[in-house]
Amino acid sequence: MVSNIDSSQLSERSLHLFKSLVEHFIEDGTPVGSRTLARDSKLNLSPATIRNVMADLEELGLLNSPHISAGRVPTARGYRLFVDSLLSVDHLDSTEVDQIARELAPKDDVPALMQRASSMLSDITRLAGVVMLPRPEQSRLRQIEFVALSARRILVILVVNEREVQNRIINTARDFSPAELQQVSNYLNEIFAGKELNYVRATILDELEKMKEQVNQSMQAAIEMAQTAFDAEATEPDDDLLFSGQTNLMDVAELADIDQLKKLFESFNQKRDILHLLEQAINADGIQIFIGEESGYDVLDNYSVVTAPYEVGGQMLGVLGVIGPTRMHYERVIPIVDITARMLGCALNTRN
Amino acid sequence: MVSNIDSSQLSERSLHLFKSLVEHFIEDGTPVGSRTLARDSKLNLSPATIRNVMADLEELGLLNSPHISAGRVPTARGYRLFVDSLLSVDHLDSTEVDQIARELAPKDDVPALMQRASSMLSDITRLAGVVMLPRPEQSRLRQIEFVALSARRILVILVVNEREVQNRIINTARDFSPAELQQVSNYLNEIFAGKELNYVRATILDELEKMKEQVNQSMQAAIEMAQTAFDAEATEPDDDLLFSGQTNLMDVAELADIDQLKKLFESFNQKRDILHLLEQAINADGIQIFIGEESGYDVLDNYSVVTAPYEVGGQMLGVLGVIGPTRMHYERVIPIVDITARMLGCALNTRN
DNA sequence: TTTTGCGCTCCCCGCCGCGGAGTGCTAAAT
DNA sequence: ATTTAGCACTCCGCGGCGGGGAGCGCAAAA
Repeated sequence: MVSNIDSSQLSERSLHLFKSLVEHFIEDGTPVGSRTLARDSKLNLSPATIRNVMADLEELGLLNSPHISAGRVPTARGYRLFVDSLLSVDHLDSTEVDQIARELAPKDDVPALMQRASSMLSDITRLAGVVMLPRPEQSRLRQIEFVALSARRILVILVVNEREVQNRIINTARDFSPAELQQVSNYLNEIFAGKELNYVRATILDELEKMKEQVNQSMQAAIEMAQTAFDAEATEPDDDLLFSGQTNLMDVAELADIDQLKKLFESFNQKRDILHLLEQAINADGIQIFIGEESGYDVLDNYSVVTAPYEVGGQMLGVLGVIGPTRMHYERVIPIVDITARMLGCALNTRN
Repeated sequence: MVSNIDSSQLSERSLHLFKSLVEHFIEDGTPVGSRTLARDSKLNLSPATIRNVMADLEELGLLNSPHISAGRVPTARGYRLFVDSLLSVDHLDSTEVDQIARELAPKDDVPALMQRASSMLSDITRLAGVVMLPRPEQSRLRQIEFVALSARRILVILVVNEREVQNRIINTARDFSPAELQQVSNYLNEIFAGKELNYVRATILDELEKMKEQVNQSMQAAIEMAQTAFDAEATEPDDDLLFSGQTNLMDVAELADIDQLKKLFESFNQKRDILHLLEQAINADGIQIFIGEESGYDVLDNYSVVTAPYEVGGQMLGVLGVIGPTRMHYERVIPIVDITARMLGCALNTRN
């Protein structure tokens, strides 16, 4: 990969002009030419001079022109320089901050909160929002309950991480009485409560061995049952990505080619690519931005993704962000994503 | 509303020609002219004759032409006549039936099954699929459990209808010990298990009155708690519509106007309109079709919705269907929707 | 009643020409 | 050594034009 441009490699003037150009382009999406730039940037320079500068910038791969006699447009690398070194981030006015805070008031369970975070992101940016839910590996079992549906069909309820509930139905090999179930759940709660789910899964097999030597049938059954329950759980780590506001992307002018948009929507549905991308962002300490082709996923060409991890008590839980055209108002989107991540962390923190 | 055309009002020949025309149009989407129709329909008629017939059909509101010298295109009313009286429904070949059966194998919980039904519909028709979940009013409480998260935060778990689980978190006015919770849930299960949720909600207030006169504090608390729980439940009957395959609509040629498509997608998100529409279909005994403007919702102009209610044990539970352009292959879509509804009913039946 | 013939309409497509915006290069100016 | 002015050139977008094609309606013939 070709190395990115560092702002120190360019003259003050070039940078200033480049910044104006990008800002101008972000504003109205048409390639910007030397004449306009001469007018816009307060430096008193003639178009000809600016043409020279632009030619240099093009050579560096920061700009290019759609065709020979059009204005210039930033490349992905250009945007990269822009957001890394030139961007002056907006200061959000307090009404917006209030709005975010209000939406993220911790009034209900985790999935609903996440959902609200996502749709708030999309509403406020008029782009697509996404929230990655806490990775299940980091979740601790709080409590396990069994409810008999019929003699051999049992509903297993896992309370995880204080606020989340997972449930699945398992079929057992033999009948269980309610009393027996009570006994089993007591036993399991005793040995597994507070442990990480991963640990639980890993330990179950050991326990099973130990049990084989004991006589206590009922305990053995408990372990077997738990194994079934957690197995089922492992196979369904699927709905950990919440999108919203996809339709906002439909009236972004430059995304008019419906095929590309379709591919993007499909990758939203399959989740895989986006998930991989967000996982890369989870360890960044703050905002991370993927611009156009940088992401490595070609559905995301022409799109940028602005992400921030959210954490509670110093532990990274997940990532949230916004997906939009490369030509987006980074100066607004970045602080919004940033503050949303912080506030989501708070919301998750206040009630545990 | 103008009355629909009855097939008996038209000559055999007109009907035959009309049918050919619609079939032809459904096949390739271009307005069909007299020349083509003369060739296609095996009647040995000259284009001129056919032009006369077409003029009549246009006068009846079954056809119209985009402009004076183009071929003809069916109107919503035309499609209505077509599907009501002229359509020869495909016989699904057994591999397709097998596929549907396999997808709907009742291997997991209700929401997942519904989700699979929806995406199967969209995959197999290459259109958008939708499933309306059983209306919560028709659900019976099986069991209620409380899990203490902290002294005043309690997780309420409702097991409904043998296979569904709902859970919500409530905050209580005073502390409850686990033993107390156990007592409360025993009591509530005793009086409410097997009752309809609506009934439960309605009865709670009465019980509350009765309790006021009693001394048993704990029971009174139980009722109050239940009230909170069910109130919360009542306010969130929201995710009862499952869509899939929306992106399939993006490469249907005639839906190229992105604005219209956007409006449709938005109405998918808001669910309200589609929900109303499907509710109209729940009491139809079998396939029901809404063609274009017929539906009354203008987001659905140019779209048709093919629905079927699904039932188990003679009781209508919900509705499923397919959304696509008015120009769709009804002869295929109809039997698919039909059989899916039946099989979903079976799947829901086999395990209760 | 059906067909033939004819004039007409309208779309689609390629073509042309033009104005506008913007470029690169060279030569002059600072 | 920069910066500017001048100039020729490129390319897009747009409107107008014209011909071919598909299709229509109508009137008169079969």
